[in-house]
Amino acid sequence: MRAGESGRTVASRILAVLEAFETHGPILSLSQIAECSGLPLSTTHRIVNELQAWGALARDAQGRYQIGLRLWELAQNASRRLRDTSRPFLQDLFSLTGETAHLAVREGNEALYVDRIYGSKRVPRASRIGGRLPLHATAVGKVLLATEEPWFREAYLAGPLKPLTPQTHVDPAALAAELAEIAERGYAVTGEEARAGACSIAVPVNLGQGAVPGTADAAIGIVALASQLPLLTRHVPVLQGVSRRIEAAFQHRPLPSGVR
Amino acid sequence: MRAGESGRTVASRILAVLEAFETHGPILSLSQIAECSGLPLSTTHRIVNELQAWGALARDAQGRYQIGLRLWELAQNASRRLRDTSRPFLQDLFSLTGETAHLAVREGNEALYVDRIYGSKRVPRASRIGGRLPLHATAVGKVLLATEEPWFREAYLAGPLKPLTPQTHVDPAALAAELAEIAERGYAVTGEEARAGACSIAVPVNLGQGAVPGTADAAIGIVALASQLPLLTRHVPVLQGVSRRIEAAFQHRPLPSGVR
DNA sequence: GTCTATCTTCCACTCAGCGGAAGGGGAATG
DNA sequence: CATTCCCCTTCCGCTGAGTGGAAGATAGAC
Repeated sequence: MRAGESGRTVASRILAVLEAFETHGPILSLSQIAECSGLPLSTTHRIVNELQAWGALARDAQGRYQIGLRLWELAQNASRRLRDTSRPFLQDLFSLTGETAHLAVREGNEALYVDRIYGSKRVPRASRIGGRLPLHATAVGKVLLATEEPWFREAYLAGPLKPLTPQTHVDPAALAAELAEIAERGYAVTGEEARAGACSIAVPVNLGQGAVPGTADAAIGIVALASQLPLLTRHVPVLQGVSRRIEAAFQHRPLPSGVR
Repeated sequence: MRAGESGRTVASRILAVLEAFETHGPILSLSQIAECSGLPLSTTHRIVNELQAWGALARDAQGRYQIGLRLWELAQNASRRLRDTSRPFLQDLFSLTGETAHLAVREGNEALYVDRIYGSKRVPRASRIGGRLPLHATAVGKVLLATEEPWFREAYLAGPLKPLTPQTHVDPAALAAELAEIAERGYAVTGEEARAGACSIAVPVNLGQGAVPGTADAAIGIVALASQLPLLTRHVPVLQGVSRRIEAAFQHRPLPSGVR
């Protein structure tokens, strides 16, 4: 090994290459990948070629790279059970409410959207499959936060609370009170806090997989135009019914054991 | 390096670890990963720990590993544009026909399902998001094959044609005639060829991204109970209409340029 | 309490990986 | 058409990251 970048593992270099597609867009040239990942051109070249040969990356006719379908296919294994189980019920939620429906889990301090049902109706897109938004700015995030352990909640509220819009709630004391209220009544509502023009309502889903009973493993919600905000709470019974359906289906679905 | 496995790159070892989750199930112990990937335990341990730290793998409370959400999120970049563009129209297809709707692309000799819309209605699951099935056994696959270049089609038909069910068509001459017919009339129908109890109909989607004009980049289809087979062709107008909508939407959607 | 299986850590050894430099190829420009 | 520029590809002397067997730790089964 040269002394230039000593101490950096091959694995960390490979992951830095993949990370370049996280932070710098879905299609990159070799030079762009090298620049983003902080690797010399020839090192990048070697790594990228090996990833492409396997199918983790794909090269287009112009010589640019993107994430390969084999990696996409492999990665579908992540939370597949949750997505497969809940999809039909999210479909029902979408049909019954006429609004975009989504499913999110907590990943660190963010809500990660693992599924989303939407149609042709134009709504401002606040969520995106495989997208993340801060917990405090989203209805699903607030629900996940409200049902977390107190020490986590307090640590979260003690950290920086970025506003995504002028309407985002960022006062820690006010948020703490709001979360207590959410925990009591069992749902959260947001109005133009994640994105201008959109409002959302969400309820928790307890899958029984969390280490601590009572914390929600997931949350489901719907998103509508901001003008619908006064009417959102009428959807609570449907949301809670769908949540219970997902919980029941998840318990009854056998956990994959490992070897097929 | 020890002489034991000389010649094997670190990248190939990392990819072998990921491959273990492709071939041996979604949840594996450290020993299982070592066994599946053909790596010594301590080598596997080091690689797995580094993948876990980054988020490519996740370890559960029992010490078993699965694909991590960060990798899942990153991998959503693969064909995101196609999925995002077509999703609302697949939703319409689902609503209009009442049947499971899916979208597939060709990956080698298989149809890879990149999206699928389904509800609570029980249908035998012939397709799975991130799943693959041989081209000759599926309606979407037959459509993709029918619009491919002759040399590819001939090479495919010269290879092994595995039956998935007793109804799978495997005679190369009969298949060639069938594919010519599909190319002419613009849709394919299968009856219990991919899975017992299920039938399917599909049409091509031309996204204009293939290197060769006229080959379909993708196909959409619906799946129904086998008893619906005589009625499937009534859905052709809707399928073709939805296909045209997807094509139009895809052309008008700007291609991501790389750097955000 | 004992046994078994799995996971974690250590470390002497070595070759896979490194990255700068040079050359090739393609596109843009004049 | 020639030149220039930018990006990609290939090469290779050097070296430290990676190796994997062995020993110890941990947890579960009996």
